[in-house]
Amino acid sequence: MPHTYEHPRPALTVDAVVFGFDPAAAGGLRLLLIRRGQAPFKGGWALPGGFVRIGETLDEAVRRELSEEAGVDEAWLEQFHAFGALKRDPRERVVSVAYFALVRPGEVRGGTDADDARWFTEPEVAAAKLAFDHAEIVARARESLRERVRRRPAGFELLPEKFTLTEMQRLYEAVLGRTLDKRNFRKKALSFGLLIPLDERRRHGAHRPAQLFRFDRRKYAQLAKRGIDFEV
Amino acid sequence: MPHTYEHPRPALTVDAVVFGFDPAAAGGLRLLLIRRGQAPFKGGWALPGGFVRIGETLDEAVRRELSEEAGVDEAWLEQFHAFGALKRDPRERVVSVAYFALVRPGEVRGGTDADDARWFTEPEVAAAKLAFDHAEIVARARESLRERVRRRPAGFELLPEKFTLTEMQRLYEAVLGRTLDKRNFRKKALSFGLLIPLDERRRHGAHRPAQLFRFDRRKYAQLAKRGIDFEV
DNA sequence: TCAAAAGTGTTCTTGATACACCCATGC
DNA sequence: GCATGGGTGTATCAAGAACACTTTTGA
Repeated sequence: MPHTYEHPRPALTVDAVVFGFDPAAAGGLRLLLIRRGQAPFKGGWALPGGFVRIGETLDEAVRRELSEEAGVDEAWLEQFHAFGALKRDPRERVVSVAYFALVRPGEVRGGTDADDARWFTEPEVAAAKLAFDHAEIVARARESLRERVRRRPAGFELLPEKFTLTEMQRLYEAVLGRTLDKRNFRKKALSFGLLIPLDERRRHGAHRPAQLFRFDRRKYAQLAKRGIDFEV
Repeated sequence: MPHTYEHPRPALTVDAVVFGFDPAAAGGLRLLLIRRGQAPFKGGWALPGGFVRIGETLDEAVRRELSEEAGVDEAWLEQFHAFGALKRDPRERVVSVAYFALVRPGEVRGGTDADDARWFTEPEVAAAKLAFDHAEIVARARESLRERVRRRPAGFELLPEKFTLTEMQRLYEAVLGRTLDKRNFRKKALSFGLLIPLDERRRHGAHRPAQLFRFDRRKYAQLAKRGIDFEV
């Protein structure tokens, strides 16, 4: 079949729900949103994303958009759903393939505290009235992330290279939306044998300093290959 | 932004991996494939699917294609992944949103034993050398179905309205790819309280006749709303 | 010496697994 | 009466949930 335009075609975009986690600031996951420069929804907040070019894969398109629009060059990406409602973009018919992205907030290039790209807490997101159907996309991304995290240790893409077990627990609590028992969590977290204790401790304030760990990527890759389950 | 063609756009299709299960014929799930009438891959076997029209959602597009190409008017559909590799279609750039579909083989309109649409067993699929990247799509669909079935009782879309516990067990064994213990399976299957025993029994051959059940959709909808887990 | 976060074990309950025999039927 | 698939119960083990106090530090 030749490349014809006998029928008009839906346009194809990608959108990214960028999650970040700051272990210092309590209070859950944060979301990276960008301010729209044009109508529709001019001045409103939206997910980074844009049209898929003819010479790039979906993954490449998201990475490019994340870099261009949000200053994010390193991210763990996972596609979770395609959104195809008829009127989701008032201008024309657009189908969007949505990804969630996990980034360490520190790794975002400048501009993210600027006027056109900013981290939002969950209540801020709720108050922000996102453009298009982006609120729905975010809701679904949260759900996918939750399911994802129950099956494999995904959260390490959100934690700094060195982290404490308390930080890790806070992250899991934020993703799962409920508190976890400290002792049970530590037992389980260590039981996988994927956390390497470091010779360092983190001290901040007048407390007992916490043991630092890093994630054993090598060992995880081996286990994942054999299809191990990581229910948390 | 007006409807411009300043950049060429990837085309958008949907494809469906149609699973069927015949409780009588032992031997796992079957897949509905259609024979291609044109190049490329003319005469080869492929998934039902096609271009998304400008005035229909993704779900509507799959349903239309399933009806037109495969004679399937009733199916449980679930979107599982979008495939966007550059050369997946040799003619032009095509991104495809893939669904898996669960149907009762009996509910397929004629023509499915005809020349251009047929049920394939798993080994037949493996031998058939599917068109495009459809083998990859099928592999991923199997995986998604397996994960899906572990979380909620999805299989009832594959079983006849009235079924025996042995049939249900066969289905789960086919989906999960391993044998299950009969007593443990029955215990668990009944423990959810979603199976309604009927006053009928099925007799076939010189055996004790089996109790028939039907699925309690109403009750399931209530439980699902409250977010109950259905790990099998 | 006090405040604040880090760290640690045990009991109980629940669900998963393993396993072997009798039952009802048609031929 | 026998072959065939239908149907049932219990004991063991592993994992999850609940739960409270001591330790280390800096101020």
